[in-house]
Amino acid sequence: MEKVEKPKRQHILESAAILFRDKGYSATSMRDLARAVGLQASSLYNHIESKEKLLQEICLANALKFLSMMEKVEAMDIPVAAKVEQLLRLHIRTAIQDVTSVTSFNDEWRHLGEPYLSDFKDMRRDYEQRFIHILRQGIEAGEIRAQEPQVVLYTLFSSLRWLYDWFQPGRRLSAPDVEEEILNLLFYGLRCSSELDSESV
Amino acid sequence: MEKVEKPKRQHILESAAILFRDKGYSATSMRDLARAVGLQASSLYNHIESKEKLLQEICLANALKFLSMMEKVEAMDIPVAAKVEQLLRLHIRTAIQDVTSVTSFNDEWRHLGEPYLSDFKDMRRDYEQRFIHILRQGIEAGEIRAQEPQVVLYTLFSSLRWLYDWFQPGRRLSAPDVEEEILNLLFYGLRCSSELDSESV
DNA sequence: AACTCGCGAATGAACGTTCGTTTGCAAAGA
DNA sequence: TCTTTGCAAACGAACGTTCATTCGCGAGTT
Repeated sequence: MEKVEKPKRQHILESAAILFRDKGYSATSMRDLARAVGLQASSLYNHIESKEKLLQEICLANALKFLSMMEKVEAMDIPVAAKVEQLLRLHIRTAIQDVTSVTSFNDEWRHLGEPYLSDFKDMRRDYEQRFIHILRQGIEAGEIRAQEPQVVLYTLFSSLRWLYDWFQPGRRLSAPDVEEEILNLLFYGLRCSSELDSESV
Repeated sequence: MEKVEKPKRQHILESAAILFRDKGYSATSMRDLARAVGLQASSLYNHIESKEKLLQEICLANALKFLSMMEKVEAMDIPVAAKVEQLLRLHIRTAIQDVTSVTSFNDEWRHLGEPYLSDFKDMRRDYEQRFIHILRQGIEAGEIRAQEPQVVLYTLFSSLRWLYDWFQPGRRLSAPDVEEEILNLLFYGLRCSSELDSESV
């Protein structure tokens, strides 16, 4: 009798994140979630407090995760462009590996109730401002081409939003392949320059 | 006494598109919609057939719109890179001007019922394949830098997804400004090249 | 001028269903 | 024994939608 079973609460949280991603928070019923974890809807409440609490937990955990990623990158002693690259790589990997991340970060946080909605927005704004700060440093240092950091920021963020519902491990392309391809596109753009180099970021 | 009042059915459709964008299809109730147009929920049904019919109409109209845009661009006698540029410009303008476009194109189409869901997916796939065809031509012609057209395609599409809930006309940046900035980023990338040119796409 | 007929548009009440959640109770584990 | 976990049943609320009715108005008839 191994005691390897993962805590049921965690199982519920992960199933919820998947459903929220696939159908959206509002279109996911507690009975859907119960079926996904192999219980009756009423039994869920032995482990969780409410549907919205699930969303709160998912959103909060990921907001904290992104902020801690930011903290690590800020502390690195590398050129600014390399910091941007690091952040983008972390975004890509998170989107590929962690189902819950994009669920909350992109779409479903708007269904949060009111104290939590404002809290989440604040944390998100904080993250964005620190990202913009880095971009601005890069522009001043002549490492990054952009007049409007905010436009660049949102374009970068959004450009990864297809990953979470497109990428699946068994695919033709491996995760590192996709990562390189995206970075190549974001850093060097669509247009071929006069000399035809295209490899390596 | 001007006879300028717009047909009520159109008013309902537009209000629905805004609500679907802001709250999502599932989280938007017919009573929400009724309040938005100044009616009782029951009165809506004098003008429309069902909630889902609203979504169907919005999604279909926009799928057709994007396909007709594609047709026009395909017929142009210009370099491939310029075709990509045209398509991106059209995407950007549509996202900025037309509320309903992104609503359906990005997110809410998944709530369509079954005959319509497959129809929409087919049209979307058609559009994507034709876009990828153009990208591939560009790669062969040496005008476009990319190994994986599909990765590029989704990155390009997604990169515009912030526009629809960010851009509002009274903003610091005008629509053409934003358009140029995004195109500049997508075509030439983040990284500054050795010589510092940054203007004009 | 009065009457009425048809009709589009709006309404409040109600329908059946599904929602998130609570309750009472039984079985299992400590 | 006490706590945890599960389930069936039930709860009130909200959902999309239907229904019978009413109101206002232009056309047709006297």
